[in-house]
Amino acid sequence: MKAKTADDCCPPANDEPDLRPAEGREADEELATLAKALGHPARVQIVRLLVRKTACVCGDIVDELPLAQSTVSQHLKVLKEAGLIRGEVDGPRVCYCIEPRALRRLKVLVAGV
Amino acid sequence: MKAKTADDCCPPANDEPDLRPAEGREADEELATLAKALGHPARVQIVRLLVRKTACVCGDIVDELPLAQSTVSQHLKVLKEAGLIRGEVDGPRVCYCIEPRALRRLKVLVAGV
DNA sequence: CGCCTTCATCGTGTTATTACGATTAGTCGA
DNA sequence: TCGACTAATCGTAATAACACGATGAAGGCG
Repeated sequence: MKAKTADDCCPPANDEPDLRPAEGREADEELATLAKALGHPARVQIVRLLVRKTACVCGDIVDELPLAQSTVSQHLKVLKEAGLIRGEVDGPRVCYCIEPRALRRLKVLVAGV
Repeated sequence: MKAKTADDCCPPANDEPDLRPAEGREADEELATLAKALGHPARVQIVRLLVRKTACVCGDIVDELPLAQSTVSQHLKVLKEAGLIRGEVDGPRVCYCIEPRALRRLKVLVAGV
């Protein structure tokens, strides 16, 4: 069995520029989706946590938040569905990390408002 | 009676730097609040509209959106409560414009994630 | 094999969001 | 003063968000 490392789940900093437009109806919906995902303090905290640790943290995210495990799991799901984070199964635990592309996209969209 | 102009309601581009911290629990909540306000396509559209028109647009925002007047009014309220826009009564109509300070704050917070 | 750990999912209750039409409260012009 | 116009608010309904405990699935260890 191969040992899993951060590289197994954290994308290696894709530097390709994003060609999608920064405005228009589609950009509006994209921005709304991403902003909505960030629209809760717990999720902001989670994203920050995952950004800080350049390697990906696992479910000890739960220990960092004053919320029940199931609630944290739900927030992680919201972030994942918005494309902001990714979760990779690693044995009995799950390794989460940010999706740098999506975060960058969010920054571009917000900056472009 | 003095004639109202854009300057009556649109703040004149306050350039003072924002001294509040860009992270921490308070920043998280602030970011969450602002992001949540932007977390709907209609509100993204409204904000963009108000940014485009450097002068402030009035309730013809309603004409730009495929929504009922009452619904738009509600979205405006959400944005106002988040501090992102301001509304000044000008005769029988209301003049809305962005709060540049808040928008700048949002950009700083997002960029700082 | 059983057991423990880790995490997702389910079920539930509460509250918030979204949308609409109808109503109300101003302001202006005739 | 009387309408016309603008925009907020109310009432209502449907859906979504949030949080929790309980349950379930999947992997590793003794």
